[in-house]
Amino acid sequence: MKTISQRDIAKQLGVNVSTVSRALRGLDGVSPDLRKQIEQLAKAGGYRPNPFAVSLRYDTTRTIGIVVPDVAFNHNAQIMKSIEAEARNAGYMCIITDSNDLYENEVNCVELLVNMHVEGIIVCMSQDTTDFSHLERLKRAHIPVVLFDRVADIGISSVIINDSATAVEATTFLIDGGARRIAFLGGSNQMKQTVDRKHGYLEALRQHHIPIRKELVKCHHISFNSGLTDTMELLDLPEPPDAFLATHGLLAISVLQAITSRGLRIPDDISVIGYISDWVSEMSHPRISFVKQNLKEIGVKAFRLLLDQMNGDDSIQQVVVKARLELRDSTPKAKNSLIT
Amino acid sequence: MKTISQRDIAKQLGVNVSTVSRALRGLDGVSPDLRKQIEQLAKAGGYRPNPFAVSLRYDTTRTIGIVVPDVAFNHNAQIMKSIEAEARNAGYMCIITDSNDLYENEVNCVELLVNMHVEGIIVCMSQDTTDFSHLERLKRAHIPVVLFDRVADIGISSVIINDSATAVEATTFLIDGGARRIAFLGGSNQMKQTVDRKHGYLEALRQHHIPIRKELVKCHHISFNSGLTDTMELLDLPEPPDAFLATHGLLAISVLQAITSRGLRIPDDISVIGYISDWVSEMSHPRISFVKQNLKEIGVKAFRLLLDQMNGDDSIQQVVVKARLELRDSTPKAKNSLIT
DNA sequence: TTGAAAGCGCTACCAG
DNA sequence: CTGGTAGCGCTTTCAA
Repeated sequence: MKTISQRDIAKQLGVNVSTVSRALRGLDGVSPDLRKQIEQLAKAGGYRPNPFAVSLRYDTTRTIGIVVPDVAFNHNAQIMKSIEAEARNAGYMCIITDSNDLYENEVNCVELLVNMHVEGIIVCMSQDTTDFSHLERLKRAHIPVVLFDRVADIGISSVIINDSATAVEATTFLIDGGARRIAFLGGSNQMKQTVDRKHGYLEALRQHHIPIRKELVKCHHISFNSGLTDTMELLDLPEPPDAFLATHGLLAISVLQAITSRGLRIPDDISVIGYISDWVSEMSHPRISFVKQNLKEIGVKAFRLLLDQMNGDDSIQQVVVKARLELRDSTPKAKNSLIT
Repeated sequence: MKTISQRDIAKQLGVNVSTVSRALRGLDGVSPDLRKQIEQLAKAGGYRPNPFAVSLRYDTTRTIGIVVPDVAFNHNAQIMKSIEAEARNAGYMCIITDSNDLYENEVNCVELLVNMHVEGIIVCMSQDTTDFSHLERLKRAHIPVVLFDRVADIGISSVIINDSATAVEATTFLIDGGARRIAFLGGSNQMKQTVDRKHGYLEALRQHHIPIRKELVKCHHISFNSGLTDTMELLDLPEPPDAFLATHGLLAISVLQAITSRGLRIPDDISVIGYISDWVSEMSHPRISFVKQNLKEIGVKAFRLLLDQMNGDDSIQQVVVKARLELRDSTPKAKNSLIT
């Protein structure tokens, strides 16, 4: 891993390192002739500036950190891919860390990234994160942070979708399709995302004068199994749901499987709408009608917000990437829906 | 982002930095009393060793790089997740780069990682990579490298599955199920993985004295669309296939869709087996019988190989993680199969 | 146009 | 047990 240094070049030419430094960075104060020679030697020797020396000088690493609950979850992976592309394009590398959707790990990930002196951190919090002190500490240390998807009102810039509005749209669509007992499956009520989407769901019910039935709302820990048991319980009700709105991919899939395993037909017996990635929808069977999120844009926006902060902008911004209902096969065909 | 340094502590205590350095690293040569004070100040001031200073000193970054064709592809994402977990456990952070399955990007990714002075790189090559000089350069520079999935005989350690054997197993199973016109969909013939799997496929045919029909073998660029058109073409043959073996997730899914779109039934009319992740199989409909790979183990083994190299072991190893056929719903139920 | 020297934060080595 | 000093590779400032 030997790599040639400025000093090596300087020595070979019998000049001073500072001259080499200037030449290599195209600064003034080097005779064209010398510059040529230096550049030539640099190329020949495969010179690469030592990033640590540079970082040490400037305390700048051209590196950002990403914390996500699950790297392998398609939704996150797509956003990561987008962040990485955008970051690389801007000359930054990405360090990824996977919190396994656990608060403790998340804190650890943030800590490690800080120790690495990343210039900024993009975080999707764990579902059980209710203590934000690790993020507030970053803020206090003036380390740029951006949250996405799962956010909190702690004065940190973030990127989300129009959670409430999409829930209204989805729920309304189900109602228009004839559903009257719409179940809502979300994550913990501690998560703003869950609350917002539930808010939209309830709002739509109210607008249509449909009584709210508490037993149709299940907001628990997000996991495939919890989704399965919740759905089973719902199907066992004396008046089981005629539609489901699931706010997470795992939940949506579990709903699908539970319903199918009961021999019920989708959408004939029960409709389903989920907050899932296009890819998951495409793969599901029947293909789940879903709230389509522009994951690429979420990633791009997240990085841009971070970049702004890294460039000194300390305003707190909340970017809302508009999502909209995308119909597939888990909902009845729209007759006169406003959605086109 | 101000962080306290050893010098700050030294100054406050009126001692020398070298003493602080020793104390903070638990080395001998510091009075218990002084040590206490130093540790206390360090904690109070939130002291963090500056990784660049350390790196500059040791040329060690506690960082590895990962290059994959597509971060969002579940197979890769699961392996990355596993690598990241293993790496973090060993005190390393991971920088990810996504080559978009393009050779040019791949070269660029490797270059950037080298410039970052990562201590090692784990690579899954792009499908169009036929020039390995960028990797050979790493080898020459003694930068540890490990390949996975897509490998080449260039004297670099790697982790693969038993490609040929699994293809034999899958093909044999199809034959036992009554299939006689088995189509093979792979990537480019430049990829060893494709060649090996095709080898297994052909071997199984030979063993059962089934004539090899060249028109049933499609080895092209891997993409959803190419899989779709290839499958359509195959279905249009005078004697269309009665089974498909697809060596990549995108191809397997496209095969499924193409067949279904023609109104043919799986597995009644046509059987399908794919090299896909368990998760993709679970999501597909009908659930595709697949060659089940232990992705977690692939990641773990890849990192371990890298770690060995980083620790000075310069032997070239090829780890084969055994995969095996896992039956789902895209193949006829086994009657007297040896597979249990 | 070029050189010398200081310094970024840390560690290693040798003195005292 | 503690201090001083040199040096990792690079940039910057000042002097020549």
